[in-house]
Amino acid sequence: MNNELAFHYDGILETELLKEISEIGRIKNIEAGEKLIEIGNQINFMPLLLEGAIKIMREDEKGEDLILYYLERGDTCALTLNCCLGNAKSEIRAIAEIQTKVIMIPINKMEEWMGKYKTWQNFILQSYQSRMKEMLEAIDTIAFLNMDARLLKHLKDKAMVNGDDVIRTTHQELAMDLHTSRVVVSRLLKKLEKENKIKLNRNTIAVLEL
DNA sequence: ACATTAAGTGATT
DNA sequence: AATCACTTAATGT
Repeated sequence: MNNELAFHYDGILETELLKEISEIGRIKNIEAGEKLIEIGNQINFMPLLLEGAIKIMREDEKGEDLILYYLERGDTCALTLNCCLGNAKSEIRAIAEIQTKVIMIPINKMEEWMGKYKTWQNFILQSYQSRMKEMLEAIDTIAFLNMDARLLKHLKDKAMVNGDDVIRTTHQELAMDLHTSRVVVSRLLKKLEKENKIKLNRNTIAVLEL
């Protein structure tokens, strides 16, 4: 049986099920920046996160990105579940934020397990619920928060999933995540620095208030 | 030393 | 908050 799987999901999923997962699931290592799911893709597998973090993005008509949320260890993508059950195509894009390890489960199995294992049912329902909550949070930040609060939240999220309060990125990349322009990001970052919330350097941003 | 890329800034809409 | 136009600073060759 796979050690990491047992370690992260012991107590959540029953032993029998964990055994089945490690037999059937295929371990996949994803490099930082590598695309896992593209918009319009047919979803045949459901990823279960063992290690790392995945950025879930939505795209507008012009092909411009907007981050929805991060997926971390122990998470699975509710939108993937949605696609699987309805046999629909992906509405989102998933990109590995850092070096990530997932276990891929064929969708026919996840249906079978729904009836077979109570813990699986709970797990799916719970992750559905927590993804929904994060989606609402994302909506809130877009609709009700001004750009500087959005930016700060994103920096904190990024620091969290990377497990480091020093973020290696450019203003341009942040602008793309938040769907704004680089100039705006630069100005807001400057403001946040003056408020002693962050520390700026070329290619790195240190988040002071976590 | 030069070119390239990242970041800072004023002015305009 | 977006865009333009320009400057300044850091980094690579």
